[in-house]
Amino acid sequence: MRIIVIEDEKHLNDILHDYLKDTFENIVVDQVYDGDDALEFLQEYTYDVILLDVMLPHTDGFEIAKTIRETSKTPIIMLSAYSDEDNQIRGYNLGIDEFVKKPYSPKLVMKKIEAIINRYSGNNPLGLSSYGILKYDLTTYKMFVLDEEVYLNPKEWELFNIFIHNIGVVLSRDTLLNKAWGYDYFGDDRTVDTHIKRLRQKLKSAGDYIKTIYKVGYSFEK
Amino acid sequence: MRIIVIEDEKHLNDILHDYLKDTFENIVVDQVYDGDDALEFLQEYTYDVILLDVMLPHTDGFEIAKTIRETSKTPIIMLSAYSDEDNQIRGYNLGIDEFVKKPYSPKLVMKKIEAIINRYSGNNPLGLSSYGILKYDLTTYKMFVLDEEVYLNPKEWELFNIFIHNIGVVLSRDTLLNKAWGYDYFGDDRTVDTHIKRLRQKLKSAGDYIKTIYKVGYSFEK
DNA sequence: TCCGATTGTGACAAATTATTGACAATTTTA
DNA sequence: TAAAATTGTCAATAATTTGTCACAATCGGA
Repeated sequence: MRIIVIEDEKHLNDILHDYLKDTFENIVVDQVYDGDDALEFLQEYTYDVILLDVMLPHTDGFEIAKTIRETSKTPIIMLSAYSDEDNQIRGYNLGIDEFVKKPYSPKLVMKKIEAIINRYSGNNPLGLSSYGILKYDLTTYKMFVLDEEVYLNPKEWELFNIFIHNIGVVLSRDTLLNKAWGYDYFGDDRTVDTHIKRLRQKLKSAGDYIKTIYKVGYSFEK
Repeated sequence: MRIIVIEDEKHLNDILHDYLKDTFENIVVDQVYDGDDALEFLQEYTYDVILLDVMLPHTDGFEIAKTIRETSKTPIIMLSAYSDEDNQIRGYNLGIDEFVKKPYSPKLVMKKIEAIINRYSGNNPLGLSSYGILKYDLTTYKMFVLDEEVYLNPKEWELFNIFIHNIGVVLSRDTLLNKAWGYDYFGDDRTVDTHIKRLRQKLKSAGDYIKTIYKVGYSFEK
């Protein structure tokens, strides 16, 4: 197993390094202290997990996450002193896997790493998929927004299911009626709007993943 | 895979060469240092990607890009010290695919190459078309000007749709009214002008792709 | 170069479309 | 079967888009 710690505060970087060495057998830990070095290491090696601080000299964490995600799905755990929701959302929208607020307990970070490794290695108790700030399981009907569970009604699941399988596609109200209510259903266009409203509310900050395409319909995208 | 690096600074050329060799398996990298040689190589071989510096002896990068685009659609990544928008616009108008400002990190260039290769090899999530500095998708109603997303209203999409399918054709206000508003529409000629104004504003620097043909109408061309 | 015709533009009003809340109907649950 | 939860309808309200106009800027021929 190989993990890279991208964190400019040498002290924190060392703490993480030590915990990693203690917690996992056969682990290689690379320590880098600025964004540019990070990119070079990422170029060179393949990692199982990336620990990434947001505040970095030269290239910041968001930039790095973006660059990584252009070509790879390596799990990223983002570490940030800015614990505000906007930063979290921004991170998740770039495709990171976990967000840990500073000051964090190194033990918590180790737990998250274990969870991620389990998840990726297949023995995943909750088979959670994720999209932006959402984590969900279409088989067990579980939905989390920023790790907080929310409960969707059947019709809301149906809509979400359609959307998540048609990311970026513009779906007219008619299409949605057909797909979610069936072709024989005879009902009001506006009913779709009402359910969209309810789904948006339940998805909270992710509510605006559902875009309104004026005069056309709706489309789902982070 | 075969890539050509057209860059007169030997040092930079070598760096790119080395990174390419390290990053990609089974790659052939041709290095040339001036415009005329470049044209000869381009004549001789077929490339997967072309890395092209703007400042070159003899024939400059823009000239070369133009020549290439007369006969081929091989992806071109342009490298330029002149990071100003005008050069970018000029490059995109010649039909290049990506523009990277100097000083660039070679990692970033590699990432762009990977992204381009993915895009061309079919697994392209957004089916974006492009025209000059515009990238757009008529089915998902997405429009990007110099990679920045802008939002068009329905009537603006309709106009754009007409224009993009009639490049270089002069369309009278009447024709536009008929095509975008329908033959039964009874309204003012000048309404077209207003919508043209709005479309131009939204397309920003690409606004002047819409030419006014005095006393006749409008035509769309970069 | 000047002048009338043509086009560009900002402001506003009208029209269209979307969002929302309230409530009734329906379905599910206990 | 009653209570609770979900779903569908609808109309009021909000938001956005569209059309018109008046005036400014520009064009091209005399």
